[in-house]
Amino acid sequence: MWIIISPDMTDALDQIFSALADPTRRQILVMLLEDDMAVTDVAEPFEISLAAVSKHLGILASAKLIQQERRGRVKWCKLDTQAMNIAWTWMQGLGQFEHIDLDGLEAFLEETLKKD
Amino acid sequence: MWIIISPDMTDALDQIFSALADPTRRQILVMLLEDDMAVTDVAEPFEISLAAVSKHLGILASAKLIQQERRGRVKWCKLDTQAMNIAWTWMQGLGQFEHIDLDGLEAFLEETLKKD
DNA sequence: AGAATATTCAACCATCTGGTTGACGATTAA
DNA sequence: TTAATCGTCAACCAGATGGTTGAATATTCT
Repeated sequence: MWIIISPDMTDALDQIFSALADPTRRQILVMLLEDDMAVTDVAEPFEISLAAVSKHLGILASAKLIQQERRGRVKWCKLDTQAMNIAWTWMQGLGQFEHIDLDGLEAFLEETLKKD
Repeated sequence: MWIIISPDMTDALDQIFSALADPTRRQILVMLLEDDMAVTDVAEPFEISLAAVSKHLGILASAKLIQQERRGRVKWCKLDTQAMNIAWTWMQGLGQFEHIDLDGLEAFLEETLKKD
């Protein structure tokens, strides 16, 4: 699969990373890994209002992290991997990652968990 | 492929992704790819104040995307790959629709972290 | 047609963010 | 010792963000 990266990805990366910066939105993405969902179903496990979840979905869609398609009165949400690939590609340029660094991850978690 | 979804990681991912969401901070990271730099030198190509750059560096350091070390009156900044690895790993899990062994990973981490 | 369901819109609010400036402490150089 | 350099701190400001509520718009069900 080819990923076309324009010379100026700044705006896209702004949107993608700030979309990913919110834990509710990250959780939504994980939920959508399982299956496509309607807005109401996405909102179900959260304790915030439906309107708030609708806004989150709008932000994810505008960052192209999800796609939304209306069928009847239901709006279906599904993952869109394009934006994730753009961000991932950018990050690869910074770190030359070739594999998942579990040692690094462990060290990070250890340090983070100490702070409790 | 593993994806990491642990309550302990939420704060870390919040910090990492919101640090990456700002174009100035992303540019700083790219600059540090070349070489370690002093705060003043990091600030040089930007048109914002030194104090603003200093704040950006603080945010990057608190997200563990950079390390800062003071030598004399100069504070040296260098990339830290730990946080980048965390974010990259999390994203990789979302970009690919493969089996997710969450329980296995948590068990692995728990066991590994106990060993000290 | 009338009622229920799915989702968004609009207005509003508190808090966070990225920026500024000026003063300040610490370190090095003259 | 005095002056210059490096960086942070504190107070402040405008605009963005994430949340709320109530009304509005479509669509489907009875």
